[in-house]
Amino acid sequence: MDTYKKPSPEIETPAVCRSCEARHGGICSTLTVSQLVELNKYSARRRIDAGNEVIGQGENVSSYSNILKGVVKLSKMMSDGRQQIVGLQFAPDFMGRPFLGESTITAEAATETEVCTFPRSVVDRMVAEVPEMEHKLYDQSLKELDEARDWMLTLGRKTAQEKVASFLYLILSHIDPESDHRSTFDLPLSRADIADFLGLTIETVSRQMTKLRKDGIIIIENNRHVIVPDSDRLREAAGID
Amino acid sequence: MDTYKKPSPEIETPAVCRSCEARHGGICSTLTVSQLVELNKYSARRRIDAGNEVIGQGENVSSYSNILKGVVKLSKMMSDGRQQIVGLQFAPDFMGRPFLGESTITAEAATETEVCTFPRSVVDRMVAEVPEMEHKLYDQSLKELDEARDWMLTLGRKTAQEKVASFLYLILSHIDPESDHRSTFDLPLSRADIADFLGLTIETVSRQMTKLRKDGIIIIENNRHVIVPDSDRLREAAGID
DNA sequence: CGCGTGATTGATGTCCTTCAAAGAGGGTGG
DNA sequence: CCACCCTCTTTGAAGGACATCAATCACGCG
Repeated sequence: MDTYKKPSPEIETPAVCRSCEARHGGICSTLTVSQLVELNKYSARRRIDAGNEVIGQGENVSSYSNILKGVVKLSKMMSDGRQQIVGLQFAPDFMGRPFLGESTITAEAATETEVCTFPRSVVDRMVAEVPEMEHKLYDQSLKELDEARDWMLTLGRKTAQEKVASFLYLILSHIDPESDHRSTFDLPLSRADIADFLGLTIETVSRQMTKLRKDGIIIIENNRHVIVPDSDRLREAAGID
Repeated sequence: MDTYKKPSPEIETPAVCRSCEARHGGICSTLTVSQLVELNKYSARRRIDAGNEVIGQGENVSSYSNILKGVVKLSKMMSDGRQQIVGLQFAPDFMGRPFLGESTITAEAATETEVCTFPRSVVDRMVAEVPEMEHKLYDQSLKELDEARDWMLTLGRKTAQEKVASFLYLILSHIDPESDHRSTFDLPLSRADIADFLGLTIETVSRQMTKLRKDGIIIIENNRHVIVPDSDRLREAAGID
């Protein structure tokens, strides 16, 4: 982590960026060291408690963020209160467009979350300078589009049982990518959130969870902690393939 | 078609592009005349009958297309036959990524459709040369992401009545943008397609259509032709705002 | 301990599906 | 030109999956 070799000039990677996931897979991976230093001047780290909106009320509304830790839920609400979660963002995802667009989406921390925020203007300038950065953003939006469309199939055509299994499988594959073995994780969402994500009610989610438990597909501890003995069985229950 | 005037140098806008929607709002609007000429060398126009896949079977699978006319439906299918339409594309939308990605989406002409296809390699090269082109593509993917998420709310939280009204409103706003007045249009989708788009059955779609008709919100002629006397009432029925 | 929030479980209701049949064009061939 | 058929759509009756309403449980905290 501290390979100090200093190619030639006096600039080096900002300390906060060194262990940052975004510096690797994320947006910042497209930047040179000097660009990273520049961006870092204007960036700020923030911690967001579960249930709070990501858009800092004191902060400038027009800002972008990288998720460093935690899970953020993107949701849409109808005027009568009906709500639908339309996406989950994990580290090191980039968030930014959702806020300002015509499409009214709210971003809220599902778990305790840490983000790195930048003023919109600085990032916009860098995007103009660094084509790879826009490419990376484009790439993420395509990934999100794929995920959204996958979820449309889940929402429109799957049974409650398959929906809940699909959700568990989604979390599983984000927590523990490529797991053919026994896995264990904490759910980042409450039952109410899961219901809003799946287009169901809390009660139905609960019932389907206990059914999956009784079928031996999952083991539940403390309401939030889940063990998946065999991810293939979960996949099957989710109607995938 | 053969207006040979030659401004000053020897290049000019290809004839086929002149009246093309994509040259204006679409992807090609970012290109210079010479780039357009270059791209046009490798492009081909194709007519696709309703119900046929957009990916030409004889054509190279890895190709991009602009929609010139008609409506294309993007859909996903489960192994047991359940199907969900995850998006509709209208002229002058660009299509290209859907095919090759990991996410298995099939693109099929909903109506008689005309497309302008390009080999993937040529477009990829141009995207690398022209940052505005990538910007345009990025922009479209963000637009599609918004639409997908809007639809997730529809799929997850709206009633059958609201779903059907939402679909009609979607078509209305694509056919006749900004219409506060009486509008009339042909549905680009069959009842079966509408059902697959809304996550419903054919019968339910039919029932809700007749209900909307009996409530005076729409007038139906010949199963496909729809008249909307008051788009605000339709909006309301769709649960929008 | 009592309270509050979130989750589970049960009883009942309802919206949408499923199954079934009939109606409405549209094209073909006699 | 009309009979026939094919596909798409509509309409009806019955059933089921999920929602709603309501009570209980489980855990954490003052």
